[in-house]
Amino acid sequence: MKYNPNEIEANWQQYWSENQTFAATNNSEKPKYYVLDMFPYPSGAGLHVGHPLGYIASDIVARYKRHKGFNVLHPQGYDSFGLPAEQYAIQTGQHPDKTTKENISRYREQLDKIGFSFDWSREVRTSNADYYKHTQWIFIQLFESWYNNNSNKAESICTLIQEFEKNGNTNVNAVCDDNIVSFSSSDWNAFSSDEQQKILLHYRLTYLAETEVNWCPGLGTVLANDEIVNGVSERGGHPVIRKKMTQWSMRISAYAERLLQGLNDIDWTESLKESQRNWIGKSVGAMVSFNVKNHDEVIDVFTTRPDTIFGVTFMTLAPEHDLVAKITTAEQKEAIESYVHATAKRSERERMADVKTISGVFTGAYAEHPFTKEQIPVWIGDYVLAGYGTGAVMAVPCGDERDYAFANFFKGTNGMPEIKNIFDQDISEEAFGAKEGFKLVDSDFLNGLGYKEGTKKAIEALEKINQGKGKTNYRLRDAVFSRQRYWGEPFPVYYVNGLPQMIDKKHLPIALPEVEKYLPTEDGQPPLGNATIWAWDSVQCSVVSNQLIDNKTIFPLELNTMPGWAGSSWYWMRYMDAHNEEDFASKEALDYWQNVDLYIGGSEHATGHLLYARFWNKFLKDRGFAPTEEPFKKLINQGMILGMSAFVYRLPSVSISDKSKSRNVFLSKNHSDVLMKFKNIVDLQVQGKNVEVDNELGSQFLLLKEELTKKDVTFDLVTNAIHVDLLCINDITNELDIEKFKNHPLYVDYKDAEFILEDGKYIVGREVEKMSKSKYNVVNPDEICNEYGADTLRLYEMFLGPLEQAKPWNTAGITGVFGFLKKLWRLYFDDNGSIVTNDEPTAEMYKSLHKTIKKVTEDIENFSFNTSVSQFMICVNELATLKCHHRAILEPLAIVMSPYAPHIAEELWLRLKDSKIEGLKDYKGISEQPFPIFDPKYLIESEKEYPVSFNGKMRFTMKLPLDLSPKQIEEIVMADERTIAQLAGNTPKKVIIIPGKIINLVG
RNA sequence: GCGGGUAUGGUGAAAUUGGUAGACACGCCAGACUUAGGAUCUGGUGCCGCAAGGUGUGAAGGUUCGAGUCCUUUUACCCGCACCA
Repeated sequence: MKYNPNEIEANWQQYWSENQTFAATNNSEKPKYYVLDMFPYPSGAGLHVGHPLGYIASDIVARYKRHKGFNVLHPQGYDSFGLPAEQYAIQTGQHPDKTTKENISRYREQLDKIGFSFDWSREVRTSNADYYKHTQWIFIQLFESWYNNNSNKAESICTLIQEFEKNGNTNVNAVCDDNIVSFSSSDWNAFSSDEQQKILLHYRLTYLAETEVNWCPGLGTVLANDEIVNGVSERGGHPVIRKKMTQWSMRISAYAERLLQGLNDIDWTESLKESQRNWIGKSVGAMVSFNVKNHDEVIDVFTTRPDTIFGVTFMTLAPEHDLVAKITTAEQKEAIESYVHATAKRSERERMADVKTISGVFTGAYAEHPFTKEQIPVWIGDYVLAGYGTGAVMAVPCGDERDYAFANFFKGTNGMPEIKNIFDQDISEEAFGAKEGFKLVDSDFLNGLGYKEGTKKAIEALEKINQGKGKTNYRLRDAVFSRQRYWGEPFPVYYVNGLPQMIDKKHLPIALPEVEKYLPTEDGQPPLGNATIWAWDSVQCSVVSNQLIDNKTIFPLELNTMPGWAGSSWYWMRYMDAHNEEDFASKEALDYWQNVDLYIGGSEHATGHLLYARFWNKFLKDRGFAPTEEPFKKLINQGMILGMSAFVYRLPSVSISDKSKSRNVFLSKNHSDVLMKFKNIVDLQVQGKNVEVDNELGSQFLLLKEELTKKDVTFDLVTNAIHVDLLCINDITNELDIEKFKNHPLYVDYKDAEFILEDGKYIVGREVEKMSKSKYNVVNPDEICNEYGADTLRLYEMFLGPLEQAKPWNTAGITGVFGFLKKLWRLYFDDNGSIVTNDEPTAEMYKSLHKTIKKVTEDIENFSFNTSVSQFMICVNELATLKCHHRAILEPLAIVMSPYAPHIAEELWLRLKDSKIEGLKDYKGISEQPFPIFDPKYLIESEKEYPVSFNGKMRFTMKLPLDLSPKQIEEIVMADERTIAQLAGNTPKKVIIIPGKIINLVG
């Protein structure tokens, strides 16, 4: 009987699906275990072999935990709102919902082929109305909440209103907008309802405000900070500019400290935590106020070095700073305005690219030092960022590299004083930036102090004169939550007098309306501006035609949609109770499943999804809707699987004056000889020497020769490397199938190309690159499944290397794993059927099995999946050598293998039980079997093959009983003739004997 | 610039945590069988050397009887952040 993966895999996939083998229950005596994959965006390209890597790992853990007696939740779903479907809709008019559904069914087909133990009954799709109605509900909760710094958590907005009614806002300690005007309770009660609403927006956890946003004209939408990479949009690479717009924002900054501290309690990789710490960007320092001379204005600055306050030499404002226009003197006005104008014109990207150029202008104004009352010139410069701190700095050139450079650049110009040095250090060459190793001088009451003491004293003194206070600053900005897109969650919001109103929970979902066109409207409204039925009837409580808007009972609805991260910021909780219509999940389900025990996904979500998800989770926890402070206890980033791109090398075609076309010539990989020859000939020709050449370089050369005779031609000695579709090559020998290449639709231009071979073959070059359609290096898991089976794919992906590491895919290596499965199969069957016996296995067989149980158990607990596969191979090799066909070994072996290769394991299990798959009423699947327990008694050895070293170098080994004392061992070793030969008459100075480990003789 | 990570044969990688470096595979070499298949099986394979032997985990130093593993210095590459005050 032959191993036929296609047949058994299809059977078992069907059986598991029909029997709901992997459905989790929400009430169980068993302990729970929640294994989650980051759910995919269903793109049109389908899966390549890189996508399932993490899913396979999590599936192994899920199956293993089931064997170990856990009630395992292992769900899967789709992050199905997103840009590609929308862009496809813009181009084709195809509704994104249709595209998305088609993509999902293809994804599902591909996933099913790999045999995952997902509980598909809990599938979620973020673009389904029964899902996003809860996303809308969470949004409303955020709107109805504020962050109380006193209780250090989010509270209902009602508690804030009560406080306003009783005491006004003077005692409120909230995370809110800057520059809040204070009011008393009587003020509050006297405000109109609209005024009250406007004030509350400054406090709500999601709020509508005019803010500087990242506007991406290329995409026609705003973007969050994490959606911008190197100054351009992450998607499409379009430029991004700063623009003031009224947008929804999320007050994530309220959670900055908790998001930071929470990292200490979760088991994530250090690099991921560092990314988040970096992104949150906590810095501790002080706010200092500088009065502007002759103005009733104050410049507030944030500094991490209040101890250097006496070193302030000048001040710099960001060009966008509000005060710039107010304080600039008449003489400086023109220069300042032209500088501000020039800065505004530069894109974010230009400003970032150009960090070395120092530029700035003196405003003509002076600030006053809080202690010395000396006057300090105020400059503007684009090295100061409007978005960080207060957009202004106190420049201390002696202690800051940038201030130092700025001061020196403008040294001697009007408005730039001599650098003040307040360190007992030399700063003639460069600034002294360290926080230790100095004493402050020329610093009045701070003299003699270092950083720590100086900072403390400085803050105390500033507080005393009411010119500053200690302050912690975070880089983390509030997240813009509006997108000018169609394919996203609509806001459950309508507007009365321009003020946002929430739609009641019972009317959710507010479904995405149909539109004619998916582009923004002609007057620049978001795509939902195209919807004709998009108004809210506050009496009937339904969405009605826009024409009915009277702003009395029928009002316009919000035209923006939510960003991509909205739906993914809570989805792991939906899986706990995926069909609950009332709530996003029941309290019981949430209490049972708690949070995710193991989360596997890509590291690209470090500062996006993973930060927002933690934020929403903490918020929901505060409001009593989520059970734990952190959503993901342990997180592993699977490494990227890279593609092995193939290349052909085309000679640069020589442009021939229109009479005949140049032909394409391709050189094989090791073509340097040919190329040199070519080059030599060209050089000689150019020098005017007529060289007779043979024809081996092809017609390209003949054309070139012809051209050369006419005039001077300089010839660049490089070939163009062109990506070749992997279908055109032999993956093992790297030989190009020239016929396939010529007939491939992609390469019609090269139909008549010539190929210069080496050893009769055309060899393509190979290079490791990211797997991508455009590089033609994509390997499709379906094809691997069809050819070798899903078990082989699963084992091979794990065998490739450590899960977290990036590694290239090489299909050639897969035969090793396939051969291994065939070998495993042959332990159970020969050509005629089962060869399993009930004989008692030998000690060696038990040893091999139990070594494997031990190793695989440890490996799964440590997420070291590649070494398990090696161990399976070792075990099967050993058992084959031992001719082991013993049930007592082969039954447990099937279970140990089943997390990795579930189909073959289940098939072997079934056949060991001598059943047939049809009518398996009493069949108890392998997934219900307990995992074999490692018993150390089978591994006990009585002897050890000792390595015998001389001066640390291993010379020979020696088999000795393990119960010998070191002294006995020494006697035996010293008497051994090989020892005597090695020592050559010398007596060793020292003999080191570690029983069970090593023998080392030092001479 | 700051932070994190990686470095071992022709290739992917192991190494019980300080104890025989290169397990397990791919590839390659030799052989067996064969209905000549990209099947199956056996043996070999870090490098130099006919061999004895030497040498070897990015580089240099150190600790140790013993270092891929620990310490110091350093180089290259990858990832994240970056005029963050």
